[in-house]
Amino acid sequence: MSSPPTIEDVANRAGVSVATVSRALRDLPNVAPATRARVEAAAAELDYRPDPSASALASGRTKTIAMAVPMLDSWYFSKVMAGAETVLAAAGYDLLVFAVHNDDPGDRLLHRPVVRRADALIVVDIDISDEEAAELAASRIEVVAVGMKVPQMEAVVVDDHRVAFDATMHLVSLGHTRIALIGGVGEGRQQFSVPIERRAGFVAAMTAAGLALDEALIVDGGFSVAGGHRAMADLMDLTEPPTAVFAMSDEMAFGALRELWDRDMDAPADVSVIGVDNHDVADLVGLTTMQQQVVEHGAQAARLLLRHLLGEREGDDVHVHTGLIERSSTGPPRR
Amino acid sequence: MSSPPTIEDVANRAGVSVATVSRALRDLPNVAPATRARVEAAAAELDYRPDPSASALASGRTKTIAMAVPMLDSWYFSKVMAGAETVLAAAGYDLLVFAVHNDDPGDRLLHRPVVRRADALIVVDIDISDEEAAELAASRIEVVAVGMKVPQMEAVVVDDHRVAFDATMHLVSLGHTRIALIGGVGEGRQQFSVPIERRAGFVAAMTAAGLALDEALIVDGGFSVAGGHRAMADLMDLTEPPTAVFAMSDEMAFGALRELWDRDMDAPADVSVIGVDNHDVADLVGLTTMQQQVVEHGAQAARLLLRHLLGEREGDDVHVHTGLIERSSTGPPRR
DNA sequence: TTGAAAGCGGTACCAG
DNA sequence: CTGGTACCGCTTTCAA
Repeated sequence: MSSPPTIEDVANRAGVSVATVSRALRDLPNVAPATRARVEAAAAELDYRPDPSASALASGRTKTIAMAVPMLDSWYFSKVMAGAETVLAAAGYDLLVFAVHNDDPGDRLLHRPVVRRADALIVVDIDISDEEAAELAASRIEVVAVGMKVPQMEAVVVDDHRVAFDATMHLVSLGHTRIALIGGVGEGRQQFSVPIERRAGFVAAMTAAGLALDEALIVDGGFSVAGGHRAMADLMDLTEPPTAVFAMSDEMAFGALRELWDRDMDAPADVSVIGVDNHDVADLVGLTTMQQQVVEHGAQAARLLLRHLLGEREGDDVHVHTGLIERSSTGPPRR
Repeated sequence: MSSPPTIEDVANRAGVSVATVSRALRDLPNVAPATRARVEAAAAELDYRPDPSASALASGRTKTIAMAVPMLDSWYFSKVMAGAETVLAAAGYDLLVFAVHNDDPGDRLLHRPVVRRADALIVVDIDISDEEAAELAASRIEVVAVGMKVPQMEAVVVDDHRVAFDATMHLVSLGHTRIALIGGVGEGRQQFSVPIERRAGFVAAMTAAGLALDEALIVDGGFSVAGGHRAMADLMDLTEPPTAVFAMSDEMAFGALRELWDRDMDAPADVSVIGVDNHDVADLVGLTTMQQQVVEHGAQAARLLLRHLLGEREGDDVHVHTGLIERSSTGPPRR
């Protein structure tokens, strides 16, 4: 139960100074091969590992990345986290995660101790004001965004407009003309650009197809299964229900399917349903969807960040791709 | 772009020593109310926040908790993480998450820098050898386990034997006699106690019901949707397929349901299916399941840990409960 | 109640 | 190529 060995213990054992140990163990140049070997041997014998706090204090770098998400227990965010963690761990960085719930204007990210513990920050679908963006840009913290564009901040971006356009066009190409949109608005500090862009893409597709836009067919599903369920119920209660539905997320699409089943209806026989994400369960329920390589979102963000940390600021966003996966929930309208 | 204010800046501004600032800001006793107010004002004006690395180095406490899971992007683990994060954040602790993949025997948790950054560790379904458990117990790191029992380590435990017993008994009570088990073994360093206990519970229930145990009806589903799918296919290919299936997880149950649908069969008309977890999608597909309050698993672990960190070592495991949620995937056997 | 000062365990600059 | 040493910013005795 003796306290862990310090750099000084290693220095004594190897018969060199702490400065040399520090250099040798970090693979810095200007260390004689023989010396390096001796130091490494001593460190190994003592089972020495540097204290991260001491090293952080002295160097100003923590080798830690913080990640802010609206919530930890959602399919999308856990995938993004996993993607980032894999890349970061390989590079020797640890991942600190935290949820940003409210939109208390006094709650700046930079004020959180957790951010101070990190060299960089990945923000995922968090609403960031222009002032806060400027604050972050001026800080020592590197920041990368996932899923939204923030001024002066590099990002892993999805072309949400196009995703929605393509999804809607898929329904159009099957012959649908009465197409509904189940969308949503983010909650709390969640970012609004995703629903806004997707709605715009939907509208653009309808317009391009020369179809009428019926506001009654645009409903809110809150980006949850339950919300999609309710939204679909409202749609089916209309005098003239839609023959196809584009849900902005697979979760909402699941809810929509559920409502159909509750009514002893089926997709695509009664209504076609398409979602976005390619959620793990989409395959199970046969949901047609716009696939997103969600794990890659996180991995790319991490790579971008590591590049920044190495001083390579190229200022290029990473664009991730999507594609249609046709399953059994979409088909031509009846008759 | 000036560097952030230090404790000394605050001390100067308040006209006191850094020692006093340190005490005042941490609400330690022996600080005159007037002094404390002055210090707080100065700190607020300067927008001062202590450097976590410095404070960690000086105090030996990091106010950070590490959490080890087999993987980050799985439904169960993200729920546990979320539960823990909520509790920890409220207590001023940050959460470091990392995935433990392989079972390289040289890969001790204690050797990871990430663990050194933390005051405590939550391990979830990780296989820990007795030696490693002893190492951890002797270290300065507090450890709490979730989902498995490790010698000398407090834990949030599920009575897996009983979960399986109850699930199986549900099928028995519906009149089934030919009941299959879709189980699995953990991968890599994942812990084996869950499948072992659940299998034992299944066997106990079958025995208690006076039913024959057919080894051909015990198959591996690898705790994944795909594995459950395959496992169910094997079962249905038997000369005498089961009339009911207990899957050790909802994911595997989803796969089983999928296989039934692929064969144009249905639950419970052709085969009853019950799972474990109450996965978010279980409701959607009407899966009967043994509910687990997964978020609570994480929250309880965090509370246990916080109690330890406050020096209250009571040595009592937390037992979390489960319960049957009957949906439409189980029913009496046909005829 | 307050202050002075000795660390905590590294890093990095400057000499040699 | 190596060593000495001044910090990094905060905590924590010990005295006053």
